Order: sequence, then structure tokens, then C-alpha cells
Amino acid sequence: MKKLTPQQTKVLNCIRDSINKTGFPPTRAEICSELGFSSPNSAETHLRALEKKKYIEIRAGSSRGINILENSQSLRQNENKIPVIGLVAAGSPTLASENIERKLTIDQGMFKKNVDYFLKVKGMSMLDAGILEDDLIAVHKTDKVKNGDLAVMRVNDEVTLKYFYKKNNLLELRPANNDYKSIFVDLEKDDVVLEGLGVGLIRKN
Amino acid sequence: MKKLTPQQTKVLNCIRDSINKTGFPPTRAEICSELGFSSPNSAETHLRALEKKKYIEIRAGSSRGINILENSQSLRQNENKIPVIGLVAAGSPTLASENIERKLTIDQGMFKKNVDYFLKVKGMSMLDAGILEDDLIAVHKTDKVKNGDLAVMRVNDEVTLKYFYKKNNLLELRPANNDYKSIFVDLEKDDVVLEGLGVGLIRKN
DNA sequence: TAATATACTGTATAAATATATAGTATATTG
DNA sequence: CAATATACTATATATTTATACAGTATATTA
Repeated sequence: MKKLTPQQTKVLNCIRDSINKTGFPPTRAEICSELGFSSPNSAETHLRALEKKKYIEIRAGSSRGINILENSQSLRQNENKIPVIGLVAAGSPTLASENIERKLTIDQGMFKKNVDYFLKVKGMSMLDAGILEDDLIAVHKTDKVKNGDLAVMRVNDEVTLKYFYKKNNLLELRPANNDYKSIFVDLEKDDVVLEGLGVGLIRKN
Repeated sequence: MKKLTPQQTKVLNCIRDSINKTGFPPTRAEICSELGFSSPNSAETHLRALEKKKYIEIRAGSSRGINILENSQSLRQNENKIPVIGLVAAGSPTLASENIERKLTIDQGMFKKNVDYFLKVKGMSMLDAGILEDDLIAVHKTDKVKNGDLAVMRVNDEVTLKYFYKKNNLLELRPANNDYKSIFVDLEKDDVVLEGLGVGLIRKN
């Protein structure tokens, strides 16, 4: 993402302001009167520069045909539509769109940490932790984990929700159900990725 | 808020679609081509009707000068602040303000039924149902209950969360934990009120 | 040093657009 | 029963708007 000049930033903010205030983007003339330009071409050239730098899209021939391209970062900050991930096929990335069952609107302040996605629980291995099949685990993406944390781990391309315990190079993924056994992972041999931490739970009866 | 006709709803959705897809509202002509009208005045009159019913604002003389008024209606319908009820003192009404610990913003479409309040769980009597202490039970106020439902009941001025089973005049409030025993209530003698049904659960780790 | 980007003014114009007016027809309401 | 709302077609037009073209000036980059 190329950096914007001060003037280009002003123009981009002017577009944002217009959308926030009126509900639609400004015309070239409106940008001029807002920023004190006296020629519509001043706005036009700034818009073309913003388009070239991929900050906006301009639809040819359309009045007010400006679309702000919110990049992933700034959007995710305000985004409250959280994807719900169902059955994760082996080998496919967790957040790939084909895995998204639907989206849930939540207040990001609901849980103690930011929620990146919800993971639909399969099986009863965490029963004694009060986690049932089809519960939605609020997952916070992070690489910081300590023993005892409820972790979403990817082991050999399979996603699992377990308690995390590490001792030297041996990782124990401990279930919360006496009918299940811990998964032991050799950190030097096996392929393990921490997907995130379970920071909350939502159940629909 | 006056109700919309089917055609007016279509036009409003057409405006929403345009904003979602392109980033800006449609022109009269675009509405026509989207909905199959052949005269721009068809769109115009529908827009005026929507304006009259306060669903949109129209800025005179501006191209695409349509602003959807989401503020009062649809936003507040979907984004409700739901009270969280903690320790309920005996004898005091459930939703009295002194019982409200805080409020949670949720999307009312999150659970299958409308949530009137969240009840903070005390004790472990519903452990085997995956309901732990301090979990928040989403409660839907209703007087319709059937056997097996997860019910929030008020028995002799004490609030309890149990499975509901009724047989003639005998009501069994069954826990989900072998360490606890069912509460049996004689509907003719005891004072029992159905506060609502548990339609969901939120847990913060 | 030449090309390119930035940052403007000023003018012009074809195309896009809002919006008025004139009709027709049906359904609903006081 | 008249008034009003709904739901359209069809035409016209003043205004809005995007956008091209012609300049000027400075700064940055190859």
C-alpha cells in the first residue's frame, strides 16, 4: 500500500466525511468547495491518484461513483460481523471463505479479548469443561499461549480444541472428558500450529 | 413507523444493495433497470413514498442523494442492549434496575428467539447440560413451555434454572447433575412463576 | 537532464440525473 | 362516494456532474 501525500489524505477524508454525513460520496465540485479548490480538475486528479494507489475505486460515467476500498486492517477494527467456521476440511486454511458457514454480529467488547472467528465444536471431548457439540467457541488469534489455556490447535492439518500443556519439547493437548485421551505432540517431529485461544462460548438452544 | 408496501420494500432493498455493492446509492434510472420499471418516475414516486414514511431522506438536486435512515428503527431492533441479571434477591422483581449488573449489546438474530435478559448462573446444578457457574443464560420471556424445556422458574420467590417437566398438578424441576435432586412443586399449593426459557448461553473465559 | 508525480487554475461539454407534467388503472379509506 | 394512496408508462428539460483539454509551477525520480 503506497503512502498518500497530505493533500491526498485530505481528499480521502473528505470522501469519508461525505459518506458519514450524507450517506453518499461527494462530487468533484463538492470536494473542491470543501477543500478550497477552485477547479473541478483539482479534485479529479487527486481522485485519479487515490485510484492509482488503490485507496478508492472510480466508476466511469457515474455521478458520485467513488468507492472507498477499506483494506483488511481498518475494516477489521470496526467490523463486528464475525465468521462462523464449521467443519474445517483437512489442509484448507481456517478462514477460507468456503469454510464460513455464516456471520454473527457481536459487540467486540462482549468477551475479554477480540474475537477473530467462531469455531463450531465437533464431538464431546471437552464435555467436562461445559463445551458441547455445536457450541460456538469464540477464537482470539494469537501466538501467546500458556499452560492450561483453552487452545485451538492445528495438528497435522486437523483442527482440535483442547487444553494446552507444554513441557520442554512435549506438548500435551488434554481433553476435558474421561472417555478421551490426551494427544501428545513432539514439537520437533510433528507439525503443530496454534490457531488461537478460546476466549468465549456461545450456545444456541 | 408506517409499514411499507411490497414494492416499496423492494425499492428500499434495491437502495441497500446498491450501497453494499457499489458504495453509493442508485439513481432513479438504476432503480428502474434493477426492478424492471420503464419510467424514471416509477422510481421517483416510490422514493417519495419512502421519504414520507421516514425510511429515507432525499437531498434535493443531488445525484444519488438518497440516505437510508437506519438510526431509529432497524439499528435498534437488531442491536439491543440486553440487561445482565446477577444475584436475584428474594422477593424483588427480576428486571428491577438494582439487579442489573451491566448491559450486553447483542444482535437479536443471534439466538432463535428474542432475548429479554441474561441470567448469571449460580451453582453447578446444570453441569451435565454444559452450564457452568457464571455462565450467562439468554432468557426469552414467555408463558409457553413444554416438558424438557430449559426453564427459568421462580419458586417461592427464588429463581432457579432447571429442566421443566409437568405431569398433572405436579411440576418437576430437574437438574442436570447427579449430585442434585429434582425440585417437586405442587401447582395447587406452591407459588410458581415461569420467568422464561433459556434460549442460549454466553460464556466468557 | 528528461521524465514523472504533485498541485493547482480555468474553460468547455457530453452525458448523467433529478424532477416536473400528463396520463391510465386499481385498491383502500374516511 | 370522493379522496387518497399505490403503481405504473411516457416525455421533457434544467441542472448536475464527470471528464477532457490547455495551462503554470514545483518537486522527485531515473
